[in-house]
Amino acid sequence: MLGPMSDPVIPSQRKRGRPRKAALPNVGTAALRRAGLHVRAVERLRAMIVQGELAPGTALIEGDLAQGLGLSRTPLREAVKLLAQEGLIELRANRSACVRSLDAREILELFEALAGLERLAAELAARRLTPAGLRRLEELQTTIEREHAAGRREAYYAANRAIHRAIVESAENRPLAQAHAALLGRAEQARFLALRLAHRWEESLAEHREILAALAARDSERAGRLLADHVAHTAHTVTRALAAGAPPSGTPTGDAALMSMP
Amino acid sequence: MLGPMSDPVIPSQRKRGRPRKAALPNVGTAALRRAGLHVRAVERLRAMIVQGELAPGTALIEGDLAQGLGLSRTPLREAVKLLAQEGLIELRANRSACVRSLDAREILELFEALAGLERLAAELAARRLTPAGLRRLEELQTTIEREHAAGRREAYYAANRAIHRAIVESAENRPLAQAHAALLGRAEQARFLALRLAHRWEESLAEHREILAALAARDSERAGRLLADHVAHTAHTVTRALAAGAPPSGTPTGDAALMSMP
DNA sequence: ATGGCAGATATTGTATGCAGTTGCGAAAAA
DNA sequence: TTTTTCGCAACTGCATACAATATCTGCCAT
Repeated sequence: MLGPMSDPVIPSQRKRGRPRKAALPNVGTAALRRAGLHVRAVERLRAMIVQGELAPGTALIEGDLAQGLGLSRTPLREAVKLLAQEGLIELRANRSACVRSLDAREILELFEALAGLERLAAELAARRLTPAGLRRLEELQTTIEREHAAGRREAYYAANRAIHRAIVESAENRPLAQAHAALLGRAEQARFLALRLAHRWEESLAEHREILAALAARDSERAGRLLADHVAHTAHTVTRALAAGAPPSGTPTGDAALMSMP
Repeated sequence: MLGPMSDPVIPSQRKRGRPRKAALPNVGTAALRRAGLHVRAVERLRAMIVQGELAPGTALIEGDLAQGLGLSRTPLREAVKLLAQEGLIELRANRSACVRSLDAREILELFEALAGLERLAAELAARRLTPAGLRRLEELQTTIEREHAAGRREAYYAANRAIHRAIVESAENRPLAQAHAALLGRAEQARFLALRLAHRWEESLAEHREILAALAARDSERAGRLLADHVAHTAHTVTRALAAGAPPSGTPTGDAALMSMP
């Protein structure tokens, strides 16, 4: 097993009460270095799932996964349950958990919810955005356009994620931001699946500019509507791309079929 | 410790490989009887926190809690982390987790987000509600009015919860419903704190009737707005009640101070 | 040949043990 | 009496051990 796993850190399990210092030389993103192992596992697994390294339908064998990540089953199980709550993993009682597969219906629902949340966030942000916040959004937009011009796909998507997140943060509402973050993981997974097929870069950039203009003008209603439309467009692109390269997906799609994309 | 714990089920730990059948005679809600222990722990703990049995600020000692619930620390830890993701519990590295305390700001944010989600849900529901679904909502409203007339507070709140949930479910959007459920836990906690002080029963009933009318008329925009306003009213009532019976709560409120209510 | 059953194996669910860290209290110094 | 420091007890975090359950394989009966 352990098929699509790219980085089998520490393949052999440490045996007993032995030095665990410097065990994972270079793991996660940044400051979560000294956070509990289960947090690192969550980050790592989420990245692997979202980026398709663990394809939808893949069974997650606790023992193998734990060994692959260089930790024991205890923190791994905690991570798996957290990701299940986030909707990235499906828990099956007394059976291996597995990466949830995305069918067209779920993707539509996901983006519909996301659009609603971002609309709400934009409306609030239009009222609460500080001049500094607005400047930051404009900087991010500049970054996006620069990366787009340079054709750097990964950086483009990262910046895109960042500006959406920044808008939501500008709403100054923690619970809203958390709900948004929870959905975003799954949406990113869907977007990643469709990523190679459809880009829509130019339209997306233009829409962003309009949204920023509405925010700057404090036009709450318009900012909300524009952002919701923007997300909806993305959803259409993603579902169309998936429909083109995958089974009709009226059925739950069962397994890794969705991954069979050029 | 274990202060406010009311029901120390199975006080003594089972020793080893012994019959665990019929261990917890009547635990949770319903069909989660045969689900993993951590699921039961989540349900149990959530109920205890929401209903104030575990006051905000209370330290959650894993060993004691596990013993109190009749299980070991492993599934308990999983439950605690799940509830932390839900925002009911605050995790402190290498220290006991504790029940998160609610300050006025957070309560406002919470209900603001909730209002936004329910508005979205109502708009979708107005478009998708089936005749059967509408009938069900009307039945729930009848139940609420009956319980109100009978003065049965608990039943009233349960039915109230049910109709809000039902509206959200009528939107036919799973991710949205999940996000809503996650926020609802904390909101219920806040409402419970203020419960004894302010009721607002009549206004609430009238608002419900208007919402149902808008849904029946398929007036998506109006249904959304009414529901959002309804939630906002509840938020005002809750925060006003808390402000009256608790410290100004400009500061994080530190501990169980909020519980000091008549 | 095919269907179903029995043993064997693999994998989850739960409990327990052990090491590291934190906080608290007691004792000593000012 | 007040303050500082050291030591101890408690608790968390992680790993592992053990029990329960599901899956798989091959054999036997039809």
